[in-house]
Amino acid sequence: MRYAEVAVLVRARAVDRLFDYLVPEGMDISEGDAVEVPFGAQRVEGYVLALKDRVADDSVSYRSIAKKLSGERPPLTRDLIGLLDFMRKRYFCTWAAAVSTVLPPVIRSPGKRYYQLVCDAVSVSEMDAADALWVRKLKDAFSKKTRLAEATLLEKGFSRALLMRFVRQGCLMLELGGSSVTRRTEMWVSAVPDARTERVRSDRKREFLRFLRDRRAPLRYADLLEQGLATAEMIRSLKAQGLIHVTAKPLEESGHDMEEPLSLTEEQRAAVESIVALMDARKHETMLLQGVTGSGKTEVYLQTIERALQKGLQALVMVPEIALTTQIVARFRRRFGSRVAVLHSRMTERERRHQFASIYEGVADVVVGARSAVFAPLDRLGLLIIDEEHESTYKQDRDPRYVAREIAAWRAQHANAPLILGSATPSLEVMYRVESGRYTKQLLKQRATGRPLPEVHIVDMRQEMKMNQQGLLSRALRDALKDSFNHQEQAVLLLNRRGFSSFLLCRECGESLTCPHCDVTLTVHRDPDPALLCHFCNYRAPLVAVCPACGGGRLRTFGAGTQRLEQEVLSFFPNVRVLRMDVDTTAGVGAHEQILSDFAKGEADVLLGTQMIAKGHDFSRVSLVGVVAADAALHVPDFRSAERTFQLLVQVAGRAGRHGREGRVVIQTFAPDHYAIQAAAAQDYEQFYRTELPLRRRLDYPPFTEIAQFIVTHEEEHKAREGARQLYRLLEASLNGCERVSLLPAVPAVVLRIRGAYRYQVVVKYHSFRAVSTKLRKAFDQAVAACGSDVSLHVDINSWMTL
DNA sequence: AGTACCGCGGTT
DNA sequence: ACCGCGGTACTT
Repeated sequence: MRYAEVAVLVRARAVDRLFDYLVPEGMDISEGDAVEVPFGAQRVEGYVLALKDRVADDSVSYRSIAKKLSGERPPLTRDLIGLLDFMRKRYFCTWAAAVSTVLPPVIRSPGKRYYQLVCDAVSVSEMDAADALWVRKLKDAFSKKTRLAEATLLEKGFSRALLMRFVRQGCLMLELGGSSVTRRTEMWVSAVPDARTERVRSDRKREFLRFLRDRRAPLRYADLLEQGLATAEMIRSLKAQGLIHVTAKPLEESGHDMEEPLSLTEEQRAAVESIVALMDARKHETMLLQGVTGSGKTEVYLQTIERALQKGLQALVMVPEIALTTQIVARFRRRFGSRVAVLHSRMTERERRHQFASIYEGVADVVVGARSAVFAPLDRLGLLIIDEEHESTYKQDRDPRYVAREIAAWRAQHANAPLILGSATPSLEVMYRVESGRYTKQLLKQRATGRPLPEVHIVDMRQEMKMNQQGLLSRALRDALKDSFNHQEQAVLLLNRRGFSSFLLCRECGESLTCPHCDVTLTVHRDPDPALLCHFCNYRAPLVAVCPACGGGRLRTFGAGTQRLEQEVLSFFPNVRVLRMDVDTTAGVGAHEQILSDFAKGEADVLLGTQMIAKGHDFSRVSLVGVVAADAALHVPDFRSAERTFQLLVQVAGRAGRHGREGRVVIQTFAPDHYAIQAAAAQDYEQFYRTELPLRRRLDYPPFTEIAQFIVTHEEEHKAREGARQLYRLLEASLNGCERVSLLPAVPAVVLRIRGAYRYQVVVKYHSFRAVSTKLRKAFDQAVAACGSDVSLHVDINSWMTL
């Protein structure tokens, strides 16, 4: 008798354990397979995590697996099964949550059903008049297409039962979620030799034919359009007339448009070699690749990946944003052709299915993607890369709230592969690990382009205010804009508002009001009563009108929108073309990319928007970057606000003057002396790190501790509050006697109410997860049991506290 | 989570 | 005897 240990996809903590099932005689089940199992009165989807010949308790009567859902290959590879266990222990999630995070729903569900007509002779004995009619209808339906979706056939009056009968009779073939793996192709155009061209009337077409014929060899369709030699319509009609051939060729076969490796600087070569040495030794190591913007980190990735592929190993590359993937993916495709699979959350189902299929089938051995790509089913991993390691997008914002770097590190360790973390401005956690010897580091100090870093100018907004300058744009920034427009160059204006909440800022001295206990900006609340609140410790202060630091009376809430900025730009420069990029203008699918590409094409003079404009895109005609309100980032109620500000400013500065004329950066701030702003202006990571680290140490914040945040949610506020207090007491009891652990009291979460439910939080800071994990888990489980089933509890281990 | 079962009070 | 509920116990 064979038994299978099955993780059942039921997301309830009450059934969060593995269940043993009998494997029926003759059913071909492997570890990692998807199965359907009887579960109580229902049938549910489950995953086989292990197979065994005996069970511990034979007093139970075991039930059998109902059927196997997966195809030839188990969807969960061996390494991913191990990862599920890690995720449960690290993030306190259920088996079901772990499985559904690792395998996205489209991969689990059978997907669209397609039919193909195999044979129209239904056995005579079973065919009656009605059947004969349906068979005729069926032939009719398949007259134009060989493959039809089930929905199409249902529309034509076929029932599912009838279709399935035809399938059983061997008349139809059912195709389940079977996206066939195809190689990426591109179109090539060539002249048909000796074709008669006298009937071609248009001069342009005749000229094009002559051109094609002179070339003899086929030409790329995309090039012809791009160079304006032909239009899509011309090619279509010439093809219809039989005068030209249009053929599809696999991308990498042509060699055309493929990019050769670039020559490396000394530093790049050293980095590549040290990574290759690790791969040769099959040794796991986490390495920080710290390089200024433009230092050519991507080339280092590409060349090390090439070496991994030569060794028959696979590579995984993570990039922070979807907006960034298009550019990076294009570059990877130019090197590795259809060996590249792309994974991110904004793909269509069909695309995603296709990408997964190409990974499972071994067609793709390089995976490029966003956070969720860290679960790519690669079983011969030789290299893992996280680009822009410090980005907050690597933190999952739903349960389980994993950190992609931790998952990647686990996979790298188990695959004996190096993990490369790339950044110009590494997170403090990573740099601290470098310093304590747990990670290694390679530096890229020179820009591969040889261009100087842009000149950064800080504008003191307090002075502007004194001179009675109202509005968002300082004189310095206006002058710089004017200069840029006069030179026919583009400008980018950043109005950072992410994680924004209202706070008080003194327009005279530039101080903002902070919590005396937490070093975090106090947030303005209007209801129930006006007050200043600390979201860390619940400290409460009255909403004051006079600045406690300088006694000035111009204490105002801080914050303005992109619309107002747009109006102001237009009032100073009425003839300038402005593109605005924010949540309002990027609502539609592809709107994001559209705005960026319009701007890149030079269809506007100014691009203004929030954070999203700071990333990635390389605008060659931008010579000026203006940061309108650097303080907005500085005063987010979060101990990482200085770090985020520094990273953001260095990043935007990198956007200016990548080509052409030397770039200029203007940063407007009420805190010109703040170390984050000073260090960013000097593009000096070391200076920032040396100032920030002692501050973190003093307040026992990461990287010296790790933060676990528990959130208790209920529609009634008192129940959420009571639940959080209960959890606090349980944690207090469980952690009793632990050293170097601090438990913060139950307080309202930063966003108190989400979708009608109140949220209260309890935060624990500790030095060693290993030392407290079982104690945290115990209290959490007790709290889950103690609270009613209508109260929900969530935990965020290694919280980044972005909310 | 989702289901079945139990025990209740109500009806025909 | 037969329903319609809410509470509860269980799932291999």
